[in-house]
This record gives sequence, C-alpha cells and structure tokens, in this order.
Amino acid sequence: MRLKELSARLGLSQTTVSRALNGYDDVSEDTRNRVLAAARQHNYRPDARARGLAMGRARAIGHVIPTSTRHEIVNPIFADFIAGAGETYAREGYEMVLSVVGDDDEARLYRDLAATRRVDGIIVHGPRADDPRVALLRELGLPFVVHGRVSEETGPYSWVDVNNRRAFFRATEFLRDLGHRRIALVNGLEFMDFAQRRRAGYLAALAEGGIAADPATMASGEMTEPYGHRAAGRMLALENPPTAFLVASTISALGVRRAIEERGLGLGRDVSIVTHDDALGYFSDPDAVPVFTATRSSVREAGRLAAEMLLEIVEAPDGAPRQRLLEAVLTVGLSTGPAPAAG
Amino acid sequence: MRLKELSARLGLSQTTVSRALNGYDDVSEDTRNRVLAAARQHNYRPDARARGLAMGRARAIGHVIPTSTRHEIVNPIFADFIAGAGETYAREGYEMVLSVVGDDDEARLYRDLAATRRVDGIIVHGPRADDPRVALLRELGLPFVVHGRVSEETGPYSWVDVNNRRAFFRATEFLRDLGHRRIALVNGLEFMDFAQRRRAGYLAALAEGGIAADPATMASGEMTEPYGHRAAGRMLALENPPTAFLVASTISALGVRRAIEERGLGLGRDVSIVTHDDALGYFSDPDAVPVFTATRSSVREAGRLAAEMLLEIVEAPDGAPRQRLLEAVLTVGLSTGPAPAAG
DNA sequence: ACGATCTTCCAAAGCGCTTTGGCTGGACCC
DNA sequence: GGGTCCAGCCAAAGCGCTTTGGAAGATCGT
Repeated sequence: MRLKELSARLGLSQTTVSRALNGYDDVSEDTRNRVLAAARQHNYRPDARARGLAMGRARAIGHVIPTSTRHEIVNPIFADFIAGAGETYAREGYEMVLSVVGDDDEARLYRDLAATRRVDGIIVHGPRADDPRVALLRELGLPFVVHGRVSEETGPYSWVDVNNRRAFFRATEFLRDLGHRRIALVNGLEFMDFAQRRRAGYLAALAEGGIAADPATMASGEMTEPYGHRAAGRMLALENPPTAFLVASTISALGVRRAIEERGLGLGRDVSIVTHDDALGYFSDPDAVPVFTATRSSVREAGRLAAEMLLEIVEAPDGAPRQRLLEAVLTVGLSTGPAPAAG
Repeated sequence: MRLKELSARLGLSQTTVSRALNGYDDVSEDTRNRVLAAARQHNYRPDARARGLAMGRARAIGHVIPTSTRHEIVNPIFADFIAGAGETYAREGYEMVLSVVGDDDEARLYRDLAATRRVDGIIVHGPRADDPRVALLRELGLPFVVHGRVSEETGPYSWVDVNNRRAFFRATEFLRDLGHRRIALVNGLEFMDFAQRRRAGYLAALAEGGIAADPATMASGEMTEPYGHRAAGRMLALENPPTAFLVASTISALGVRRAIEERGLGLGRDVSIVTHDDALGYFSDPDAVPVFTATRSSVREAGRLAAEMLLEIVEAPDGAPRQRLLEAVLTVGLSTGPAPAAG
C-alpha cells in the first residue's frame, strides 16, 4: 500500500493524506480521522527512502565496528552498548546502520557513509589516543559522538565517557588501603585511549602511596580470557609476585582468577582482584554478592546516553558539541581482602 | 558532490555519467575514463536513498535483536554472528540495519520493516520451537534466513543451523565412554529451538547407554555465568551428585567451574565438563590447549554463511529456500577425565 | 551518393514521498 | 451586497538517482 493508492481510496489528494498523517493542522479533524483509520487498516507506512529523499534526512545513525585485521576480535561490549543505543533509536524512530570494517578501510567507509547520505550521524567506537577519525568526521561535516575520548585531539567534539582515570585511581587506592604494595595492572591495549587513562590513574595512585611502578607487573593486550590468564601466570611466577591485580575487564579477570587458582592460591585471601566491570548482562547476577570487587559502569547506559546526545545534535540546527562524563562505582565483592602478611 | 553537478562539470548529461559509472557499454571508453576520474577526484558516490528509490532495492539487510523484556540480556553470540555477516555485506556492498526490540513489539517491527521497504531481507535470530515469525515473514513476502530452525514449522524456509542434536549426542556419548553415569545437563532456555534439540540429543545418548534421565540434574535458563554457577551448585549438593556436566555455553560453563572449584573438587578429575563453544573471539586461545572439552562451531562462520545465503535469495528472482547444516567438532580439552571410582 | 547500421549521447519519465503556493467556498463584517 | 478572512483542500515541483526511448553523427556497403 503506497500513498498514491491510499489517497485514491479515500478520494483525497496525496498532499492531504500526507499532511493528515504528519500532523499538520490544515486538515479537518474529520478527514484526519478517516485517514488515520485507513492507514492503520491497510498497514500503510511511508517508504523510508522516498521520505528521506524528500526530507533530506535519513533518520538513521551509523555505528562502525572496527575489527582489527590482526586479531579478529569483536569486543563483547559492543553488544551491550548497541543494545542501549538501540533503545533510544527505537523510541525516537531512528534506524541503526552497522558496518563492520577492517581498520585499514575505515576512512573510506566514513567518506562513503557521508557521501551516500545513508546516515544522519555516527557513533565512534573504540577511539585510540591519537585517533584521526575525529578530524575526518569534522572535515566531512557529519555529526558524531565518540564513545570515549581522544586525548590528542585539541578541538571540541562530543563524547560520552567513563572517568577511567578516577576509577582506576580509586581502585588502586582501595587496594593500597588494604595493605597491598605489589599491585599488578592487567590493562587493555595501550594505544586505546581508555587504557592510557586507566594506566595514568593507576600510576598516580601508586605514586601517591610511594610505591614504585614495576614494568614486570604491568601488562597490556586485547582483553580476552587467555590474555588475563597468561599475564597473571607470568607475574605470579615472579620472585616477588603481586598480591593484587587490577584488571581491565571481567573476561580477563576470569583468566586472572584461573591463573591464581591453578597455583592453589585463594582468591581474596592470598591474592586480590579488582576489575573494571562494564555491567554486561550475562555476567552480573542481581541476586548475589558480586564475585569481583569492581569499578562498575554500565556500558549499556553509556550507549543509551550517547545515542540521545547524538540525536539532540542531529536535530538541533546549531548542534554545539556536548560532553558527558560518567563516574564508575566501586562495588566490593569477594575477590579482595587485606594483603597477606609479608612472608 | 551530486550527479547533477558532476555531469555539469564534465559537460555530459546525467544519463551518460550514470551509465558510465554503472558499467553500461553504450558509453565510449574515453568518456568512461573521464567520468571515473572525475568521480574519484570529487569523491562522488550516489545518494543511497535516491538510488534505492529508483532501483527498487535497498541494498540493506535487517537484523532484529530481540531483548526479552523480562531479563534484559543481549546474547553475546550476536556480536560474533553479526561480525561474520558484516564481512559478507561489506564485500557485496550491502548495509546492515539493526533493530533492538522487546519481544512483544517484534511483529510490528517486521511489518514496519516490510512496509517502509528499508531492507531487502531479514535474518531471524534466536528462533523458538514454535516461532511465529517464519509464518509472518512468509506472509509479508520478505526474504529471510533463520539462524537456527523452527521445529514446529512445517513449510519450507531457509536456514543455517548447527547440528545441535548430534553435537550433544556425541558429547554425552563421550562422557559415557569415560565411564560417567551421572551426567547433568545445564541447558539454555527450553523454549528455544536449539535447546530442545540439544536436550533431545542428550536424552537419546543417555537412553542408548541405559541411563535414566533425572530431572534433578537437568536445568534450563538464560545462559549467564551466575546461572551456570547456581545450577551446578544445586546439583553438586545432591545426595548423589553428577560426575559430569554438559553445558550449553562457555559463559555458563565458567559458572559451573566456579561451583565445582568452590567445593574443592578438581575439574577434569573429580568432575568433568563438556560445553558447547561458539568460538567467540574473546575466549579462545589459538596457542593453548583449550580449557574446556567442547563441541565447537564458529558462530561467526554461521553469520557469514547466513548472510551469503540471504543475498543469494534476494538476488535470485526465484529465490528457492536453501538450508545449511553445520557439524560441530568435538575438541578435547582439560576439563574431562574418566569418572572417579564410585565412592 | 544514399540508405542502413552502429556508436554515443541525451531529454524526460518515474521511483514515492513532502512541501510550496494557491485556490475555493463559506463565515463574518460593515 | 461586496469585501475580507479563514478553513480545508490540491496541483505541481522537487529530492537525486536509473532507465526508457529516441536522435544525431559516424561508418559502411553498394
């Protein structure tokens, strides 16, 4: 059922039917009701392409998921972030367009997205500290919101981020207060902006406690379970092993725990773990004391907020940059305890 | 840069420029080269909406992610499946449109997707055994491929699925061969089609071994880590606890392992685990002996195949239904061993 | 030299919508 | 009764592309 047919059936012009459906007030209440009834009955919805073409807007937002060509890994937080953003889009009648792309083709993809006018704006995922995408999108004139920040970017731009520095500062402080002096950092890939901020927070808290940072107890890598296992295994084999681990993701923390338990050590007794928890649905248990002590911040919520922010920007003609910094909550679970007496 | 401006610059009609770019042979080689060069130089790409409107095709595929309103969980396998499908789309110049929707609104969403002509076809995720979506999409005339199957559906339709029954049959058999007699099943939600097939395979293998199924050692639920933990904890507390667990996902298996280790039992020694492994990027370690013995099948590969199948159907005018059944491989890890001597 | 045949290009229609600008007929005012 | 105003409707243009159905000029055969 297209507009032409619908208006013919009603004995009205396409103009009137269109205006009735779009809420203009130059159509009588009586006619509007007839139109609405007929539209519902025939399940009429305007063709999105034609509508977009006429209105100059796509009512769609692009998400680009970079899959680094080396390690073909899709960051599992995407799923939750996108679920959050999707809620916003559904509510506002927007579509989400997803592109998966190797990082070498990324620039071309952004240019294409802009030139084909497929989307009204873009959410930038996984920014690196020196990410060139902000400059590119600014040049292209395509509205965007970054999930995270780009440290080396000097100009203004919109973002939603967790206060990673502060979260890791507090987590380190917390371990220090429990008497830990050998605190390891199992970080994400260090060219990622968020990883650099976490590391900065960790180092600052160590320094404040007069603890020297030891490169042997600092790892960085893609946040998989085996990575956490390997990194922790290596560190626990040191002459003077860490008594606590600060880990960048729940999945890696599972690997760290595995390494700890393999050595017959007790979690929260012999060795402590604090992890960053993105509150992914399939790990959290609303009914139980959390296993891991964690700095927690819902990535789903971040998705919701980033999408809302982007839609505001897209719909506001001036579209000034906006920022939103979320604080992580430190929740105490069973994975931390006082540092064991020096032995 | 739009077609109008580009053709003006070249001193050609829009027709000729369009035909040159689309590879028609009624344009001279010389002109074509000029057009291609100019298009590249000005980074011209046709407006996707206008193109779609003129051609009657969207060059986009829809993925609908149902988030059951009760437990707001996004199945983590979506990320990998979508990454696989995305590779296919990128290669073929298609766009992926993602919708997140509560399962109560799902039917309306499919109708909308069809009426607005936003997509040329749809991938159906997470089918239930009595899923009404197959009938609905057939009625709407929208091409689709199901990831999984719908047992109660009698008509023909296209799908890509893993042989879940066979995988779980073999896994159970494997445990039986190791001497296990008390084999628990920690299954997914049992209204899901895949869960029913797995259960059927499990039950058949038990029956073949002359082992009676015990409802006390069979659980079903959303495949989270806490769920695995809880289910296994309950079963291990039984008077006659299982010596082996068959688990539906790696994430739940982690919970099961946690329950085992909490009781001071040895994994692979006192209690065995076989899990189904979707080969998600962030769990697998290419360099190590896998932790879990598992029936493995890459969901990313499934995404790739499902997308390819759907594009074939969309592009072939007749579009006959196709099917593809993937076999899971049984890979032996460290989580299984002979049944402990009856104590 | 002249019609037939290619080759190469183009004007215009059409895809399905929104929006502009205008038109009609009745209510209202003096 | 004539003018003004407003409510309610509509024809047509326009969004940016592809495709149809020529048309002009070059080429060829005879």
